[in-house]
Amino acid sequence: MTDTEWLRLDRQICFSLHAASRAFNGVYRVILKDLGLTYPQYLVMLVLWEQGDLPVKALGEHLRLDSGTLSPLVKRLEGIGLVRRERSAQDERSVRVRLTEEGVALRERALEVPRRIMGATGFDLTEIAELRERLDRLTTALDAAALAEGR
Amino acid sequence: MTDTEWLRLDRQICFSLHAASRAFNGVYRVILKDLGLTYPQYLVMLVLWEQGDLPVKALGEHLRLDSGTLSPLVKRLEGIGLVRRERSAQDERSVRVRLTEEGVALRERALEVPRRIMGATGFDLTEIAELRERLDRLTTALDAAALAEGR
DNA sequence: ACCAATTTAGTTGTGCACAACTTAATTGTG
DNA sequence: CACAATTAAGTTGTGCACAACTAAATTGGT
Repeated sequence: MTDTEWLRLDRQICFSLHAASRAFNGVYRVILKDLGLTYPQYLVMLVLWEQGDLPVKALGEHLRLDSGTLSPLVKRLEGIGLVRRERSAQDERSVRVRLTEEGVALRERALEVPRRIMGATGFDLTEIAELRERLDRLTTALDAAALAEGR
Repeated sequence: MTDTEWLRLDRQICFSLHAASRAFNGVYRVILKDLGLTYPQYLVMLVLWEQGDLPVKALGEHLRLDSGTLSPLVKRLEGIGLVRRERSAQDERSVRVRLTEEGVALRERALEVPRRIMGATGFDLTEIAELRERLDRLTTALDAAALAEGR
């Protein structure tokens, strides 16, 4: 394989992944507009609906996001009335993110989202599972490599 | 499948894709730091190395990015001396992005990037090709769906 | 030839990701 | 106990993505 071919291959891979990520984001953007949520905000709400109230720290561990991303995002969710932030009494450093009535209620309207997404992908459950398995394997390898490369 | 299970599945898929995208970005960030490029800037350079000088419009078509993203990005590339922007004489609306000497020279140093990325993924060429095929299929389906959903 | 529609870049504003930093509270060790 | 190290959250600054818009040049229809 020539150098030129390697670069072409890299362009193809980069582009495919970049484009897929943005396309996914685009479909969620359209579908989530009804709920008034962005894609990352929806991710946070999914975790809260599933896990219940959590400190910002725990939320970050579930989503692999740091406070630099989460702090303003959670403030926006508070701004639209879906959550409240409450500083812990036991540990004054910690801030618990609590779903409001509206936040809990929004879950009902979110129930249709997964089915619409599945329809949009045109993939069946098996293909989704395979893709997910491959992506997770990729992520694990990449995270390890980023560490090894000395992030 | 219950509603709860659907939401959990959606969280898993969203998370996998989101995480993979960010992990990929992270590895490229580390590897591209030596070249002084961000991941999207590297994508632009890859296209220019492959296709030669292009108007901003054509660049956007190759990368599916609009001028809102490309204009400032190309200006930054110009700022670090890798490209020059030249307004076309035939069509004064169009701006051609031209590689400078330094821009051309950087290609030599970029040749090692693809191999390092391949190493980081731990995937072989076949797996990469399969993943790419699947991602492209996904992107096509998602773009069509975003249109249908009325983007 | 004229003018409305289109096209190409660019600008503005919002939100996310992340690095680097700050602040305040807690923990651990001598 | 005292104080250095750690931890949680937040802030600041840079860059990207995208929607909505503007400005200027070109095209096309009449």
